[in-house]
Amino acid sequence: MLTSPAPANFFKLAHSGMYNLGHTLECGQTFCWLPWEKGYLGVLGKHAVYVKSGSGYLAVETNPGLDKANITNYFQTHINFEAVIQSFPPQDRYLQAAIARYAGLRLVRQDPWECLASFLMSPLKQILQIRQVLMKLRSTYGAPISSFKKIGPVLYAFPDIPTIARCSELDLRAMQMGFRAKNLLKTSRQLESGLVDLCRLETLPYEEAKEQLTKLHGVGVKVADCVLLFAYGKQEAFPVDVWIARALRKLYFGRRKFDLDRATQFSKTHFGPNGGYAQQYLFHYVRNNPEILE
DNA sequence: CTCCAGGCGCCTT
DNA sequence: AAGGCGCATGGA
Repeated sequence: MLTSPAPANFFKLAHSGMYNLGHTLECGQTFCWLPWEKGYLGVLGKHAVYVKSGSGYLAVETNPGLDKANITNYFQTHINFEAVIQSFPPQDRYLQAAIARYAGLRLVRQDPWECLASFLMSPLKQILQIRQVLMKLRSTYGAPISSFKKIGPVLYAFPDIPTIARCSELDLRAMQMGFRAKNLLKTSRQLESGLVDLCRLETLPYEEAKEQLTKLHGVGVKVADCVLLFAYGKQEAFPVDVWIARALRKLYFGRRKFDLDRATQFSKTHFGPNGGYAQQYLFHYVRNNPEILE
Protein backbone atom coordinates (compact mmCIF):
# COMPACT_ATOMS: atom_id res chain seq x y z
CA MET A 1 0.00 0.00 0.00
CA LEU A 2 1.30 3.40 -0.94
CA THR A 3 1.59 5.94 1.79
CA SER A 4 -0.32 9.08 1.05
CA PRO A 5 0.88 12.46 2.32
CA ALA A 6 -0.27 13.15 5.86
CA PRO A 7 -3.60 14.98 5.84
CA ALA A 8 -3.68 18.55 7.06
CA ASN A 9 -6.14 20.52 9.14
CA PHE A 10 -6.71 24.21 8.56
CA PHE A 11 -7.60 26.88 11.06
CA LYS A 12 -8.27 30.55 10.70
CA LEU A 13 -7.54 32.52 13.87
CA ALA A 14 -9.07 35.97 13.81
CA HIS A 15 -7.39 38.67 15.88
CA SER A 16 -7.99 42.30 16.71
CA GLY A 17 -5.13 44.77 16.32
CA MET A 18 -1.90 44.04 14.52
CA TYR A 19 -0.15 40.68 14.47
CA ASN A 20 3.31 40.58 12.87
CA LEU A 21 4.50 36.98 12.71
CA GLY A 22 8.09 37.87 11.83
CA HIS A 23 8.55 40.16 14.82
CA THR A 24 6.67 37.74 17.05
CA LEU A 25 8.59 34.59 16.15
CA GLU A 26 12.03 36.20 15.73
CA CYS A 27 12.17 38.58 18.68
CA GLY A 28 13.95 36.11 20.92
CA GLN A 29 11.05 34.76 22.98
CA THR A 30 11.08 31.51 20.99
CA PHE A 31 13.83 29.77 19.03
CA CYS A 32 12.62 27.00 16.76
CA TRP A 33 10.35 28.49 14.11
CA LEU A 34 11.71 28.29 10.56
CA PRO A 35 10.86 30.86 7.91
CA TRP A 36 9.16 28.82 5.23
CA GLU A 37 7.51 29.95 2.04
CA LYS A 38 5.39 32.93 3.08
CA GLY A 39 5.11 31.96 6.75
CA TYR A 40 6.78 29.86 9.43
CA LEU A 41 7.12 26.16 10.03
CA GLY A 42 7.36 24.78 13.56
CA VAL A 43 6.16 22.25 16.08
CA LEU A 44 3.54 22.43 18.81
CA GLY A 45 3.59 19.37 21.04
CA LYS A 46 3.94 16.44 18.66
CA HIS A 47 2.46 18.23 15.68
CA ALA A 48 3.87 20.11 12.71
CA VAL A 49 2.48 23.59 12.27
CA TYR A 50 2.66 25.98 9.36
CA VAL A 51 1.44 29.51 10.02
CA LYS A 52 1.15 32.58 7.86
CA SER A 53 -0.48 35.97 8.16
CA GLY A 54 -3.79 36.86 6.61
CA SER A 55 -5.66 40.12 6.74
CA GLY A 56 -6.93 40.23 10.33
CA TYR A 57 -6.23 36.57 10.97
CA LEU A 58 -3.54 33.89 11.13
CA ALA A 59 -3.86 30.97 8.74
CA VAL A 60 -2.65 27.81 10.44
CA GLU A 61 -2.09 24.41 8.89
CA THR A 62 -1.32 21.41 11.10
CA ASN A 63 -1.34 17.68 11.00
CA PRO A 64 -4.24 16.12 12.92
CA GLY A 65 -4.25 16.14 16.70
CA LEU A 66 -4.24 19.82 17.50
CA ASP A 67 -7.52 21.61 17.97
CA LYS A 68 -8.25 25.29 17.57
CA ALA A 69 -8.00 25.92 21.32
CA ASN A 70 -4.42 24.56 21.41
CA ILE A 71 -3.35 26.80 18.60
CA THR A 72 -5.17 29.86 19.85
CA ASN A 73 -3.56 29.37 23.24
CA TYR A 74 -0.11 29.38 21.65
CA PHE A 75 -0.56 32.37 19.37
CA GLN A 76 -2.73 34.31 21.84
CA THR A 77 -4.87 35.65 19.03
CA HIS A 78 -7.81 36.15 21.40
CA ILE A 79 -6.23 38.82 23.62
CA ASN A 80 -7.10 42.48 23.54
CA PHE A 81 -3.78 43.58 22.09
CA GLU A 82 -4.76 47.23 21.68
CA ALA A 83 -5.53 47.45 25.38
CA VAL A 84 -2.05 46.17 26.23
CA ILE A 85 -0.39 48.75 23.98
CA GLN A 86 -2.60 51.53 25.31
CA SER A 87 -1.66 50.67 28.90
CA PHE A 88 1.86 52.02 28.30
CA PRO A 89 2.92 55.60 29.10
CA PRO A 90 2.23 57.67 25.96
CA GLN A 91 5.04 60.09 26.80
CA ASP A 92 7.71 57.36 26.76
CA ARG A 93 9.31 58.09 23.40
CA TYR A 94 11.62 55.07 23.45
CA LEU A 95 8.93 52.52 24.10
CA GLN A 96 6.57 54.24 21.69
CA ALA A 97 9.29 54.21 19.03
CA ALA A 98 9.81 50.49 19.62
CA ILE A 99 6.07 49.84 19.35
CA ALA A 100 5.93 51.82 16.11
CA ARG A 101 9.00 50.19 14.61
CA TYR A 102 8.00 46.63 15.57
CA ALA A 103 4.24 47.01 15.41
CA GLY A 104 2.40 43.75 15.85
CA LEU A 105 5.06 42.01 17.92
CA ARG A 106 3.08 39.74 20.23
CA LEU A 107 3.92 37.47 23.13
CA VAL A 108 3.03 33.84 22.53
CA ARG A 109 2.30 31.17 25.16
CA GLN A 110 4.89 28.40 25.05
CA ASP A 111 5.05 25.01 26.67
CA PRO A 112 6.62 25.52 30.12
CA TRP A 113 9.16 22.70 29.92
CA GLU A 114 10.33 23.62 26.43
CA CYS A 115 10.56 27.27 27.40
CA LEU A 116 12.43 26.49 30.62
CA ALA A 117 14.88 24.18 28.87
CA SER A 118 15.39 26.77 26.14
CA PHE A 119 16.26 29.58 28.51
CA LEU A 120 18.54 27.30 30.50
CA MET A 121 20.68 27.54 27.36
CA SER A 122 20.68 31.34 27.38
CA PRO A 123 23.37 32.32 29.91
CA LEU A 124 26.43 33.65 28.07
CA LYS A 125 25.15 32.49 24.71
CA GLN A 126 24.00 34.39 21.64
CA ILE A 127 20.48 33.83 20.37
CA LEU A 128 21.80 32.24 17.17
CA GLN A 129 23.76 29.71 19.23
CA ILE A 130 20.76 29.00 21.45
CA ARG A 131 18.77 28.19 18.34
CA GLN A 132 21.48 25.86 17.06
CA VAL A 133 21.79 24.00 20.35
CA LEU A 134 18.04 23.56 20.64
CA MET A 135 17.69 22.35 17.06
CA LYS A 136 20.41 19.77 17.65
CA LEU A 137 18.77 18.69 20.91
CA ARG A 138 15.47 18.23 19.07
CA SER A 139 16.94 16.26 16.17
CA THR A 140 18.98 14.03 18.50
CA TYR A 141 16.48 13.31 21.29
CA GLY A 142 13.09 14.47 19.97
CA ALA A 143 10.56 12.29 18.18
CA PRO A 144 10.51 12.90 14.42
CA ILE A 145 7.27 14.37 13.19
CA SER A 146 5.50 13.61 9.96
CA SER A 147 4.97 16.85 8.15
CA PHE A 148 2.14 17.55 5.77
CA LYS A 149 4.56 19.52 3.63
CA LYS A 150 5.79 17.40 0.76
CA ILE A 151 9.19 19.02 0.76
CA GLY A 152 10.66 20.61 3.81
CA PRO A 153 12.97 20.12 6.76
CA VAL A 154 12.39 17.12 8.99
CA LEU A 155 10.74 18.33 12.17
CA TYR A 156 11.22 16.97 15.68
CA ALA A 157 9.23 17.29 18.87
CA PHE A 158 10.99 18.84 21.83
CA PRO A 159 12.37 16.00 23.98
CA ASP A 160 10.33 15.46 27.13
CA ILE A 161 11.60 15.60 30.70
CA PRO A 162 12.28 11.85 31.17
CA THR A 163 14.22 11.71 27.92
CA ILE A 164 16.54 14.49 29.04
CA ALA A 165 16.76 13.10 32.57
CA ARG A 166 18.03 9.77 31.22
CA CYS A 167 20.91 11.48 29.39
CA SER A 168 24.39 11.82 30.80
CA GLU A 169 26.06 15.18 31.12
CA LEU A 170 28.43 14.18 28.32
CA ASP A 171 25.45 13.32 26.06
CA LEU A 172 24.15 16.83 26.52
CA ARG A 173 27.55 18.46 26.19
CA ALA A 174 27.72 16.85 22.77
CA MET A 175 24.88 19.24 21.83
CA GLN A 176 27.42 22.10 22.27
CA MET A 177 25.73 23.41 25.37
CA GLY A 178 28.89 23.59 27.44
CA PHE A 179 28.48 24.23 31.15
CA ARG A 180 24.70 24.56 30.66
CA ALA A 181 24.51 20.77 30.22
CA LYS A 182 24.73 20.23 33.96
CA ASN A 183 21.98 22.78 34.61
CA LEU A 184 19.60 21.22 32.09
CA LEU A 185 20.31 17.73 33.34
CA LYS A 186 19.96 18.57 37.02
CA THR A 187 16.80 20.59 36.44
CA SER A 188 15.22 17.75 34.44
CA ARG A 189 15.95 15.35 37.29
CA GLN A 190 14.63 17.80 39.89
CA LEU A 191 11.42 18.07 37.89
CA GLU A 192 11.15 14.30 37.61
CA SER A 193 11.59 13.99 41.36
CA GLY A 194 8.71 16.40 41.90
CA LEU A 195 10.72 19.20 43.50
CA VAL A 196 8.71 21.62 41.36
CA ASP A 197 5.43 20.91 39.60
CA LEU A 198 5.39 22.91 36.37
CA CYS A 199 1.65 22.34 35.91
CA ARG A 200 0.81 23.77 39.31
CA LEU A 201 2.69 27.01 38.60
CA GLU A 202 -0.15 27.91 36.27
CA THR A 203 -2.36 28.54 39.28
CA LEU A 204 0.16 30.45 41.41
CA PRO A 205 0.60 34.21 41.50
CA TYR A 206 3.74 35.61 39.91
CA GLU A 207 5.93 35.91 43.01
CA GLU A 208 5.13 32.41 44.29
CA ALA A 209 5.65 30.82 40.88
CA LYS A 210 9.00 32.60 40.63
CA GLU A 211 10.02 31.27 44.04
CA GLN A 212 9.28 27.75 42.80
CA LEU A 213 11.18 28.11 39.52
CA THR A 214 14.33 29.49 41.13
CA LYS A 215 14.59 26.33 43.24
CA LEU A 216 15.72 24.59 40.04
CA HIS A 217 19.44 24.36 39.37
CA GLY A 218 20.55 26.93 36.82
CA VAL A 219 17.33 28.94 37.09
CA GLY A 220 17.99 32.42 38.44
CA VAL A 221 15.68 35.43 38.41
CA LYS A 222 16.28 36.23 34.75
CA VAL A 223 15.55 32.75 33.40
CA ALA A 224 12.58 32.44 35.76
CA ASP A 225 11.14 35.71 34.50
CA CYS A 226 11.49 34.58 30.89
CA VAL A 227 9.59 31.37 31.63
CA LEU A 228 6.94 33.21 33.63
CA LEU A 229 6.44 35.68 30.81
CA PHE A 230 6.76 33.45 27.76
CA ALA A 231 5.17 30.22 29.05
CA TYR A 232 2.87 31.24 31.89
CA GLY A 233 1.66 34.58 30.60
CA LYS A 234 2.61 36.48 33.76
CA GLN A 235 2.81 39.87 32.09
CA GLU A 236 4.31 41.62 35.09
CA ALA A 237 7.43 39.47 34.70
CA PHE A 238 10.24 41.76 33.51
CA PRO A 239 13.39 39.82 32.56
CA VAL A 240 16.47 41.98 33.06
CA ASP A 241 19.24 40.76 30.78
CA VAL A 242 22.33 42.60 29.58
CA TRP A 243 20.41 44.39 26.80
CA ILE A 244 17.55 45.55 28.98
CA ALA A 245 19.98 46.61 31.70
CA ARG A 246 21.90 48.70 29.19
CA ALA A 247 18.70 50.15 27.78
CA LEU A 248 17.26 51.11 31.16
CA ARG A 249 20.55 52.60 32.30
CA LYS A 250 21.05 54.63 29.18
CA LEU A 251 17.51 55.64 28.30
CA TYR A 252 15.73 55.89 31.66
CA PHE A 253 18.10 56.04 34.62
CA GLY A 254 20.60 58.67 33.51
CA ARG A 255 22.93 59.20 36.48
CA ARG A 256 20.65 57.54 39.00
CA LYS A 257 21.95 54.43 40.70
CA PHE A 258 21.06 51.26 38.85
CA ASP A 259 20.73 47.68 40.06
CA LEU A 260 18.37 44.75 39.55
CA ASP A 261 15.98 45.74 42.33
CA ARG A 262 15.73 49.30 41.06
CA ALA A 263 15.16 48.04 37.52
CA THR A 264 12.36 45.75 38.70
CA GLN A 265 10.75 48.51 40.72
CA PHE A 266 11.00 50.87 37.76
CA SER A 267 9.27 48.37 35.49
CA LYS A 268 6.29 48.27 37.85
CA THR A 269 5.90 52.00 38.34
CA HIS A 270 6.75 53.08 34.80
CA PHE A 271 5.46 50.31 32.53
CA GLY A 272 2.78 48.86 34.79
CA PRO A 273 1.21 45.38 34.93
CA ASN A 274 2.08 44.62 31.29
CA GLY A 275 5.75 45.41 31.84
CA GLY A 276 6.81 42.14 30.27
CA TYR A 277 5.33 43.19 26.96
CA ALA A 278 7.21 46.50 27.14
CA GLN A 279 10.37 44.60 27.96
CA GLN A 280 10.11 42.50 24.82
CA TYR A 281 9.57 45.55 22.63
CA LEU A 282 12.56 47.32 24.14
CA PHE A 283 14.69 44.20 23.93
CA HIS A 284 13.98 43.70 20.25
CA TYR A 285 14.35 47.43 19.56
CA VAL A 286 17.77 47.96 21.13
CA ARG A 287 19.14 44.63 19.95
CA ASN A 288 18.35 45.50 16.34
CA ASN A 289 19.25 49.18 16.67
CA PRO A 290 22.23 49.17 19.04
CA GLU A 291 23.20 52.70 18.02
CA ILE A 292 20.40 53.88 20.30
CA LEU A 293 22.57 52.89 23.24
CA GLU A 294 25.70 54.74 22.11
C1' DC B 1 44.25 37.80 18.11
C1' DT B 2 40.51 39.74 21.72
C1' DC B 3 35.88 40.52 23.11
C1' DC B 4 31.36 39.17 24.19
C1' DA B 5 26.98 36.55 24.28
C1' DG B 6 18.86 37.10 26.72
C1' DG B 7 23.43 34.56 33.91
C1' DC B 8 24.19 31.59 37.49
C1' DG B 9 26.17 29.20 41.53
C1' DC B 10 29.41 29.44 44.75
C1' DC B 11 32.95 31.35 47.29
C1' DT B 12 34.90 35.23 49.79
C1' DT B 13 34.64 39.33 52.87
C1' DA C 1 24.33 41.46 52.35
C1' DA C 2 27.34 42.44 48.78
C1' DG C 3 30.96 41.64 45.56
C1' DG C 4 34.22 38.64 42.77
C1' DC C 5 35.02 34.76 39.86
C1' DG C 6 34.83 30.80 36.71
C1' DC C 7 32.27 28.80 33.34
C1' DA C 8 32.09 26.37 27.35
C1' DT C 9 31.67 27.66 22.86
C1' DG C 10 31.55 30.17 18.67
C1' DG C 11 30.57 34.49 16.11
C1' DA C 12 32.11 39.15 15.25
